[in-house]
Parts: sequence; C-alpha cells; structure tokens
Amino acid sequence: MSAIAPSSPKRDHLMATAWRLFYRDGLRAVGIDTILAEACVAKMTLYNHFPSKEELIIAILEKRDAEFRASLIARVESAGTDPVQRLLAVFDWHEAWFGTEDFKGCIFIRAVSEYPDPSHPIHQTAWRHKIAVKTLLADLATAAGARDPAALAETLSLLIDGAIVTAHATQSTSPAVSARATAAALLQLAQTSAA
Amino acid sequence: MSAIAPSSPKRDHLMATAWRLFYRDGLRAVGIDTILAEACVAKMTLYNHFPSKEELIIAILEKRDAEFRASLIARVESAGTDPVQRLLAVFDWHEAWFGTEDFKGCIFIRAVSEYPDPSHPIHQTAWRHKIAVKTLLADLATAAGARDPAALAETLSLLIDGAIVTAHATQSTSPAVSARATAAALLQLAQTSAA
DNA sequence: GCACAAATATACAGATCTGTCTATTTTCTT
DNA sequence: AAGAAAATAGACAGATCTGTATATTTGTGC
Repeated sequence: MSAIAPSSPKRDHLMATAWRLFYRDGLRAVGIDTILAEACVAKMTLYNHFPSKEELIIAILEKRDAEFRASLIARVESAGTDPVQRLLAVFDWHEAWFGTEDFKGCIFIRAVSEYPDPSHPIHQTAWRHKIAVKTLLADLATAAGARDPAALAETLSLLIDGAIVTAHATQSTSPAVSARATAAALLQLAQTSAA
Repeated sequence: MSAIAPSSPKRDHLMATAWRLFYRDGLRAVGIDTILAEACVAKMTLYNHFPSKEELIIAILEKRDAEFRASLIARVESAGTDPVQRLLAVFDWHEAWFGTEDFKGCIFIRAVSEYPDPSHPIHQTAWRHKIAVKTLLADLATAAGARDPAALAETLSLLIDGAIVTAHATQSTSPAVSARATAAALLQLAQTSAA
C-alpha cells in the first residue's frame, strides 16, 4: 500500500490538477498532456514523480480515500455520542456531498467501472476504499447495538453505493434521504427483532 | 428514441461483437479497429450502419435494455401469481446474473461512470434503463400492496444498483442475497406499519 | 561563485484513435 | 445474365495517446 509518499509542491499540484480533471471527465478520457497543460508543468516532471499514468491514478485514489474517510469520520464525531445519530450522520454527510456544485458521483465506483477487470491494480485500489467505509459502518452498527453488525453494514453499503450512482445520474440529493430513512428503519429492526 | 431500427445480419453481428468487447473491457477502452478486427468486418461497413462510435454505443445500450428487461420480466412471470414472490424474483434473477461466468457489472452504470456528464447522450440513454427498471419495481410494489410503492421502488433500486457494483468488484453473488433479504423486510414493513 | 538537484522546453518514437475516401469485389434481386 | 446494392481492402488524414531522450535553464545550499 504505497509505503512511501514523498510529498513535494510540484507533486501535490500535479495530483490536485489531475484529480480535478479525472473526476470531471473520467480517468480514460483525460490524457497526460491535458493534465500537464492545465497544471503548467513539464512532462518530465510528471514522470519524475510518477512512473506511469496508472501509478498517478492510484496515488490519487489513495489520497482521496484518506481525505474522504477523514471528512466522513469528522461528521460522525460532530454528531455527538448517540450511536444511532452517529450512524445516520453518515447519510447526512452524503446528502451534503450530493448537493455540492461539481458532484459527479464516486471516483471509486467510476474507477471500478472504467477498469472492469477485478485484477487490475486501479480496480483493486478503488475497491479497498469501499471495504474501508464498510468497516467504518460495521463499527457504527456495533456501537448502535445491531444484532448482526456486519450484515447491517453490508446492506447500508449497498444503499449508499446505489444512492451515489443515482444521485449522480439524476443530479439530486434525494437518494440520500431515501437511503437515510431506510437505514433508520433497518437499524430499528436490527435492534429489536430476532434474527 | 431511435424510431427506426434497420436490422441486418452485418449490423447485428457488429453489435454483438462490439457488445462483448465493450462489456469486457470498457466503452472508452475498446476502439473501433479492435471491434472490426474481432468481427472481421470492413470499416466502411460499420460506418454505413452507424454514423459514429457514439451512436453504435447508444444502439447497443438500447438493445441491451430491451433484452435485459425482457429477461427480468420473464423471471417475474415464472414466479407465479403471489405478488411478494414476484417482487422477490427480481432479486433471484440478479443473483443468477451475478453468478454468470463473465459477469462484469452493469453496462448502464458503467456507461454513466465513463460518461460522467449527465447531459451526454450516452449517459442519458444508460440512465433511461434504470428508470425503466424502477418503474417495473414500482408496479410490482403496487401489486404487493406497499403503502408507498414509488418510495419502495426507489429504495429497492438503490439496493439493486449497490448490489450490482459490489457483486462486480467482489466477484460474488452474495450481495444479491443481502439485497433480497432486505427487500423482503422492507416490503413487510411497507405492508404492515403506518407511514 | 559553484556544485548539485529540480524543473524546463522540445523533439521524438511508436502506437492508437475516429472517421473519410476510393476503387474493387461480392452478393442479391430480378 | 444484368444491374443494383452491399461489403470489401487499403490507404489516408489528422489528431491523440503514453512514455523517452536530450539539452538547457532555474533554484538552492554551501
């Protein structure tokens, strides 16, 4: 998992520019030259920092994963101590995200779509993010006293991924509201009913 | 919505070959030349049948939409008359699909991911399929006596799309099982509890 | 000022991309 | 068998793609 992360201004600037273009237009749709022109950086500088476009994409995905989860966790923390509210805060966070100006879905789902071979490094890197989020959901479900936290986390993950895709295609925040309401109902079921 | 569909052997063969390659490797990843070589068809033949690669993709998406829904509806019909079993048959159908040899997710979700601009014709064509499936789900939810069939159909759609993405990335059929169990629980809630 | 490292511009390779053009051959209809 | 339609091969345009090579400039520390 990329043991070293040699940060530098140029490297960061390249990653920021590449991220913006990749997210807006797609990983395969954006070429190296476009990134270089937009970032005003020479080609050799890019290839001195990254061995290939593929490694650049992977570095961006790993960075986004860290930022994404840090932001999500911050929202959960700000929701207080009630475990139910903390779990539902995940959906509130998504609703706010869906409403942002340039929301274009989830780069990890899109990476999995653009590199459909499950053995591809980009595909695998992208999916590790989803596993990490599901682990977070399982922790929250455990804290909320769910009977089968892993199963609930799995279902909530399905809801979230579906909501992301739908919010993207419909340019709407309402899938987050639907998912949140469903999550609340499922959590109550998992707390009260028998398996 | 493509009023005319001038079917011909060459055209069908091109669409079948292109579909296979697009689904396996991605829409942007597969070039015209690759399709032509694989199909053993001359380039001008393709451009006599389709004005552009984009139109070829759209034609394929519309064909797949029709086939997909016909197969799904057939499964629902074969489930008998019990409205609950008919609705749950949708999830059984997906489980079987996830287990097919070359399952690589949903071409419509992948098209939305590869063409992230919601105003793009390919993006819009792909999403129309999802709307059609959701309409089918709403009909089944109505028949099953759901209190708010549209809301239930929306939630089930989220579950299904999430399950497709997850089944693709994990190469597993179990997301269909999770989604089915959740759907059964939600349906029971929608039949019994108050809004 | 000097040495070293980083970034630059530029050209280039070799492949690939979508789409067009032309001229020839095959196929089908009548 | 004759004429019309469809499909063919193959070259071509012009752009784009990733990645490399080279030589120069810039910036920094000593």
